[in-house]
Amino acid sequence: MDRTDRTDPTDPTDRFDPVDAATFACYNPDPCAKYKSPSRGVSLSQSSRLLEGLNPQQREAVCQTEGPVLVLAGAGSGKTRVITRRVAYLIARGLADPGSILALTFTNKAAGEMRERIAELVGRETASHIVLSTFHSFCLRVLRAECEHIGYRKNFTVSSEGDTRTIVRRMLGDIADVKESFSPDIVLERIGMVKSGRVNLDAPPPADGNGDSGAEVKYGKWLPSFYEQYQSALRASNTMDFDDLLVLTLKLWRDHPRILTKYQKQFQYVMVDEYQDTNRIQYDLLAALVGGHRNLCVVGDDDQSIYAWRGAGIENILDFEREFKEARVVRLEQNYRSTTTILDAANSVIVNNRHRRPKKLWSDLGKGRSLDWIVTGDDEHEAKTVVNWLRHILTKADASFGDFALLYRSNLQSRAFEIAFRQAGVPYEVFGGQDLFERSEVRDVVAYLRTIANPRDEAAFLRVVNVPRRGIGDATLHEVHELCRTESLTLGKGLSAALERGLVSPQAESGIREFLGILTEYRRRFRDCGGKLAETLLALLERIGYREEVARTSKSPEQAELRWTNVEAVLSALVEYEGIEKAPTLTAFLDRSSLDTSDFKGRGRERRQDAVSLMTIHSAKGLEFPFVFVMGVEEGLLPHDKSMDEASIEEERRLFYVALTRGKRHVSLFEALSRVRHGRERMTVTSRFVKEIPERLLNRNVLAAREMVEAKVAPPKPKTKPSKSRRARR
DNA sequence: GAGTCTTAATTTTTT
DNA sequence: ATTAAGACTC
Repeated sequence: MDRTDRTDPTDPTDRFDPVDAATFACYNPDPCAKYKSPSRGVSLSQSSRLLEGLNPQQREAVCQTEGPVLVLAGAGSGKTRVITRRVAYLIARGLADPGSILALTFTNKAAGEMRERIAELVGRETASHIVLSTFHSFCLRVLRAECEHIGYRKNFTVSSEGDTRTIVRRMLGDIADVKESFSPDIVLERIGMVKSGRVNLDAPPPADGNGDSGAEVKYGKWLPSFYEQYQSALRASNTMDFDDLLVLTLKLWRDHPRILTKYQKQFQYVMVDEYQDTNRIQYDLLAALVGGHRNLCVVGDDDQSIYAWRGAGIENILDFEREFKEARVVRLEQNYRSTTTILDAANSVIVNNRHRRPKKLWSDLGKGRSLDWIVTGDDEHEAKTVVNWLRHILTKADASFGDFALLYRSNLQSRAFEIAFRQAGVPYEVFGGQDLFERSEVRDVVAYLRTIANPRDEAAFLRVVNVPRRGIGDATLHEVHELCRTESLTLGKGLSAALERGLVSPQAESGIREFLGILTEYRRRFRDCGGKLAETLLALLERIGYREEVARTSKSPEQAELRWTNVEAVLSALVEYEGIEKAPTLTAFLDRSSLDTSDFKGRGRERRQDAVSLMTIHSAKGLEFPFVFVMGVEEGLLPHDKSMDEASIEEERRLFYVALTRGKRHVSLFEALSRVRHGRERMTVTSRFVKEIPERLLNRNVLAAREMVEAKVAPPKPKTKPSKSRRARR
């Protein structure tokens, strides 16, 4: 079928029902405005003012200060307001010192925003004493102070994900006697499952009968050994991975009850945001920490749990009262964000999940316009239609580009829209994508810093030992590594020992001397630089000729320039860090940057002012937009092919639910009848989730050519006979 | 030890 | 189609 047959020749927007400007405009854009609180500090006598503008449920959540409390906070129900007011209330009523309150979030961004909003209530000075951080930062803080109790040195470093992959790859390479091959990523995933408490090493779950149980068994069998080896590799490197921060803190507390008691006494009130995203270990940490007073308030929404695949245990929120029997449960169901139409649609989708706590969001923001379900011919047609539809709404509804978000399941989908928007001159911004921290040039620089800070960090050492090229290859390193293992030396020491004993090839010799010289010199310089870290790093980069190295390994001068900008981002992050820290140290800078990459994000590329947002549904969690377009509502995409088993389908449904509830004024759903995936073109099937929305809430707009629609109704016989079981091969 | 070719796989990513 | 990792060759 020819491409032109698939799209209607007329302007697609002509086929839409005219958008009713009145319904689009019916909506009060800032319903919370009247609840804005005074920005002055609140005294004890004013504590009741903290309850102003809260609905009865929100008020209950704030006032129930003692004992375990579970706040089930639906999308857009004023969750952050409850947490911030609750913290301020604790302080204003004199129940807690700021320093005895611990508030945990999942992202640094959330922590920052929360501190900001608490500062508005209690003042900046008071707010600065509250311990408000991510789980990981909190644990790192504990471990920096106490790590020697569990056999780590004070200068331990935190391995990035890239480092851990290198470690596993090397480890797998070392087991030469094994015929079977293993994927480092899968091994790492399994290790992560152990660390987040999903898999018990001693009793691995029996392989579930589906699909590839051969691989299951294979990995299951080797997991204990891999886990053991991986952990000892990290330990020998005096490094921890992200999960270790949590696991080792728990271990520390369990092995040293007196240390735990110290923290229990310090933190009288503990609060957790996004509780649906906690995993088993995080639950264990919380349970240990609040063991005495049990003043734990958790806030979350099981319907928005979309990170189970990363270890989040939805059971934590479902079973809260089983673990904390005396718990008070508060439901926040009034939504301050969306039209009732959007909420009705979202509610009718999510009720199909079995594993959830019943909830029903409502709002008094008016009905608004029905959801538009827009059916296009193929990917290309879809991209064009998005542009037209967006412009159409833009003119009819008094909106600006920044009011729109395109949400999709997978990053792969973004490309077509980028092209279409660029062509049409629509300003847009793509969120997500590769983290600056994972760029190879940034990893190089950070690895240099890590080797300097922690001489035992093998992954870092190995990354930079031959960057730029010094003629030190795998052969030499294998030799040295062997030596290090038998004589338990650091790689640096091993290298110099090998040099002395003449174990290395002549061409490697001078390179080794060079590298060892640099390490010695710069370890000293960083120690004695008196806080001038950035200056010292710059000197190091010049010394090794890193700029030339970047140029040499880049494909074009433009690319070299760009990559050097990334290196400069590290330098400027370092300068910035020196500015805020009284006594800057390399270790502290590395801690910051390994747990919080926001210092590096958005740098170099400035944010567009008024632009359409393009992002995955996952990254849209917590955000809201007046107009939301959910792209590719098709079986295989949403829900995704890889998530078709029962439990995953529920998570995919939550994902769709999250997408819908991002919308304030209007939601559009896009479906293409045919789509190119993995280079092949296929007819699509409408997502089951769209069918869960009652018809009265949907306008179906078919823009694909009639031939396409008919082809879809009665699909042409495929040329190859559909073999009896065309089961997807894994 | 470094560059080139082939093969295989293709979700989501708070720290 | 695209891309990344691993094998293979110079």
